[in-house]
Amino acid sequence: MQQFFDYLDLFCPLSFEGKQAIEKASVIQSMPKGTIVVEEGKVCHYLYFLKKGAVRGFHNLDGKEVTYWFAFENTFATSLYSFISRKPALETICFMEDSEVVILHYDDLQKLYKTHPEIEHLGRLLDEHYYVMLEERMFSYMFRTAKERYENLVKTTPHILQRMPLGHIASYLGISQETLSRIRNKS
Amino acid sequence: MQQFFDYLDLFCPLSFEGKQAIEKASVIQSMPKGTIVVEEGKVCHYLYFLKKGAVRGFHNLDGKEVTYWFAFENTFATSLYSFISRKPALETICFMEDSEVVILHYDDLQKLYKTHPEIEHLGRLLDEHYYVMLEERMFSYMFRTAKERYENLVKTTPHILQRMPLGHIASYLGISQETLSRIRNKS
DNA sequence: CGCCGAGTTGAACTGAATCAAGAAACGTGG
DNA sequence: CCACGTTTCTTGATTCAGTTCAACTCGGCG
Repeated sequence: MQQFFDYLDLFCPLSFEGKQAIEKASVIQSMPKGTIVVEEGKVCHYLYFLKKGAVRGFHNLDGKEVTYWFAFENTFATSLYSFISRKPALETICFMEDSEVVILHYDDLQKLYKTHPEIEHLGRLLDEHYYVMLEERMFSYMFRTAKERYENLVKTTPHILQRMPLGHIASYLGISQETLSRIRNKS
Repeated sequence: MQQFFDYLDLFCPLSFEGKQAIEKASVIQSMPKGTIVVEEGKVCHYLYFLKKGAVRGFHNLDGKEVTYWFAFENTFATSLYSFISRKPALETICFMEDSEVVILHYDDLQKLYKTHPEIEHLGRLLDEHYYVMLEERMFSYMFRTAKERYENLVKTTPHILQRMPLGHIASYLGISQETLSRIRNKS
């Protein structure tokens, strides 16, 4: 649990009571490789903090799985879109390695927001953090070529290359596996 | 000012004191057509609520202006990315019609957050609302064709077609003006 | 040893960009 | 109210990046 709080402290240090309240509301759980926690089309009720492991979110497009995002240790791995909006998730979330997570239910989080202003403050900062990351992605998707996005990925998140198969990375970048293979082998 | 509060009330009704505090911190201003309020590469310090008018955010890509988003009456029109993160804005924001806005400075908003938990609550809800909208756009950009995106635009925000030239709409959809012209003339 | 998944490579095809020219709409001043 | 220039939109021809399909290579593993 300390690992989770360390992450939260990066955004805003919580009081002891705040942490206690969060701890009381959450559960630690193991997720074997292959576990599916969120299904496209269903509302996502849980926030998952990834203590260990790797996760992939993908969308089913005409029978093909297109990767929407990846997540690794020390981030949230949930369909934030569905969790926030209470609308059906746009993607399926699947664990790619044996993993460990901290789980928090939507209703419990709302209660925490009501009773602890400092947690609502933290929630706002987290929302903003994830907003900023999403906008950076949106921007790179609109204004950068697939090659530039690949080079950026190599530079900023090289661990993805080690831990995910090329096909998943290609669809994440918005290109076919063949094109990505060509990009990397002859820059 | 009432118009602004009506918008905020959609997210969460504020107390009289809360509204008073916001009113005290904000300014109403006219923006003639052509006014540029945020410049790409500079940090955006203000939140603009659009009472009336229309706005365009665009990014300079190799000398070409590529539209990133549009905004009309009764929404915020700012580089939320820059405002939140304090990083340089990715886009320039330009008024497309004579407009009226409510302006709120970043520092004043932070003060309001500190002194009024209800405003922080509202801020979280607004952040989440804009996150959800951004994710819907990201999703449609990744998984829908330009034609589908155009049809969706016709269905959900037809006023854009009336109030913005085709070239801007095309680059917003991620295609050339010629292609959009062909799409609409022979579906 | 042979199978299987992952990655590479080649060739043909295609959707969209670009380039270029023309038509239509609009606003301004004479 | 018309003539003019500017901006906006359409249409056609060409080109090109990236997809698709298919075959092949490589490394691990029963």
